[in-house]
Amino acid sequence: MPLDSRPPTDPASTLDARFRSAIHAVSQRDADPQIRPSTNPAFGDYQANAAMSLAKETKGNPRELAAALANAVDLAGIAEPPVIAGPGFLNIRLESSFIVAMLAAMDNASLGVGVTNETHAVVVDLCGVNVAKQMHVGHLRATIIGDTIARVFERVGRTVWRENHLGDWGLPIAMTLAALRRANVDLDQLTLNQLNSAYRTAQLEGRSDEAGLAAAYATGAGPHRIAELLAQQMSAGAAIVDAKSTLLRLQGGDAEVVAAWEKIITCTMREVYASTATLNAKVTAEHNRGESFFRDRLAPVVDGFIKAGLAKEDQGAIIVPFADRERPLLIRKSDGGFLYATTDLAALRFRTFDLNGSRVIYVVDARQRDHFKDVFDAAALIGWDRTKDGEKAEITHLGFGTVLGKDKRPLKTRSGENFTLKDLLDEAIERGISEVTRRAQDPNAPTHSLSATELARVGRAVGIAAIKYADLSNDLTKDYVFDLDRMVAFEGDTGPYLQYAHARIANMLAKAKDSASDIASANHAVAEPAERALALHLLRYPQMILDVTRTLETNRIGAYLRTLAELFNAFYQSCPVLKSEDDTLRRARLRLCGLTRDVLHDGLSLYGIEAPERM
RNA sequence: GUCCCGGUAGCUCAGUUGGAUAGAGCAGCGGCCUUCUAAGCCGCAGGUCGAUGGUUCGAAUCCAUCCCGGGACGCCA
Repeated sequence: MPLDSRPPTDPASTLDARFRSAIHAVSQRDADPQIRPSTNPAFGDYQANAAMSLAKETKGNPRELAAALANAVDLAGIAEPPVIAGPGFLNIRLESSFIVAMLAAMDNASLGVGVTNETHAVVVDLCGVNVAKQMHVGHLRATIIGDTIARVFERVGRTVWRENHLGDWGLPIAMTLAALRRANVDLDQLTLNQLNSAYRTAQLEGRSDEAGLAAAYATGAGPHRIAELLAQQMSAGAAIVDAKSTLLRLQGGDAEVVAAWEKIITCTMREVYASTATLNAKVTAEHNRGESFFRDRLAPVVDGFIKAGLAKEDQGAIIVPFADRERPLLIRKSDGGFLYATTDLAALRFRTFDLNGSRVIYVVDARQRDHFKDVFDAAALIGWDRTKDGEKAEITHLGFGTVLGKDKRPLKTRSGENFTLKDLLDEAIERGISEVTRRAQDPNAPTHSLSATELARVGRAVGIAAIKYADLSNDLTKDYVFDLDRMVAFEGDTGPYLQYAHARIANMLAKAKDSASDIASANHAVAEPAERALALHLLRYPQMILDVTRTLETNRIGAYLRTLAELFNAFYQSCPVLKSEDDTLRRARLRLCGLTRDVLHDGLSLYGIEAPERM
């Protein structure tokens, strides 16, 4: 099934097809019927908005056209005859039997989500950690957003490559290695804190860039950039000489330096994997493909651009100029060294060609927007935006906003350091565990019988859900204020709210005396308004996922699930399930509950959020 | 200076790509538990959608010009 085809269990798919033929019959046009869920339940379940825009094109009367469509459309067994309203809206109320049939069709392991026959891979650049640096809140976003994007594509059957493009090569790493050696640190006992402080020391000691400063003046760079370079100039030292010789030894494969290099990578990644595991993000050693992987592909990148006549020398550096803008892309420094743009070009070519990716998604800080635009445009110039079999790849920079503190400035600790991810996760988990434990004191709580270990497991899941949901359910491109108190309040629009709805259903289903086969053979309950609203929303799940594969807007998942949980809670309030004496009604409601539970569970899994059975 | 991204309720944010009366959650006020889990539900109050003009049956959404905030702008990544 192609990815752009409509889910067969979604009523909007059927309505779209029927109205499309009606439009063709009436006007000989192939136009979008503009089927939308009704804005108000009083209007019906769906509305077709095509009459207005179609009338504009044909210079006809919108209400007359709407009437003609209502007359021409065949909705037998699907919906009642459409009702014309306002300037030309067509309001549609579905037959209950049709809703029940669609629910039955999606109520299986697939949940109505089809598997694509697209065989090209999806490549997701995520996490993006640097060796010798602790993960901070920026890495939180790159990791969990990337993981969610990957999960969504996996859900529709795509082959997905998670690429952790870690910064494990080049002068910064060599400077750190040199600093560690000068400090006589035993690398076998190395802690990440030691490593991190060595990295910062090395950065301070080694910053100097005369060529850069000269070029900055010559090209009229911004004052900010020049001030930055001047500050670096102040602290030039012998450290840079030491670092450069270390870099040469590393590049030359010197056994001693390479061994030290591997040790600092191991040290860094130990904590990275601990954090990704805590976050329930699938980022492990198998996803590592850092800068060092591309080290032998950098010179060929530059050669390739030169041979293609796309690059030229400028002030000793090699640049790729663009026709539509002043700013060129620098791919080799005047001292012969390569830059991150060079590595990114090598990596992009690897992703489209070697990994055969027709969709390449970079989950990286939005501030790198211009950089990626340049890299993508340069790749397009030379034709590296094509898969192995020549298909044009869709390459996207999914730039996320900055995490801010309550003061609206980038999040820092009291002392001005970046917030480490670990501290943040530890605090969220602690809050989750204490909250779950507190509630378990109540003898009537479903969690009362759980052991401390089990409570800790649930509390952990709750705390992590709070953080992940708060991040993933916002517009990714915007900055957001990180307020842990608000996130772990567990009331209102939160991850735990969704988990709670799920746990209620799971607990109810566990208590049900009806056999699984009795429930499975019942028709889903749709008679009551609360049931019907819940049912209609369940049917939109597959289309929601397809929308996310197109837009990469992970907040749509959160919005969908929140509405689902709200509709379920409203249903739960007004429609007794286990208390229903009538066997048919009870089983019908249990079946609706079961499907809701499955969709909630599946949806939460796209966020990598656990759904405990009790909480 | 050039370019990019934002501005929606007191606060934090949605708004299904131009549709009907702009929605949630916090915070505030008022109801609902001898419990199918109150981490919930129902109600009240809260808005010149940054500003002005334009496009049209119809604009928070599209176009233009301003205002405010943030970011990027050649040898760091």
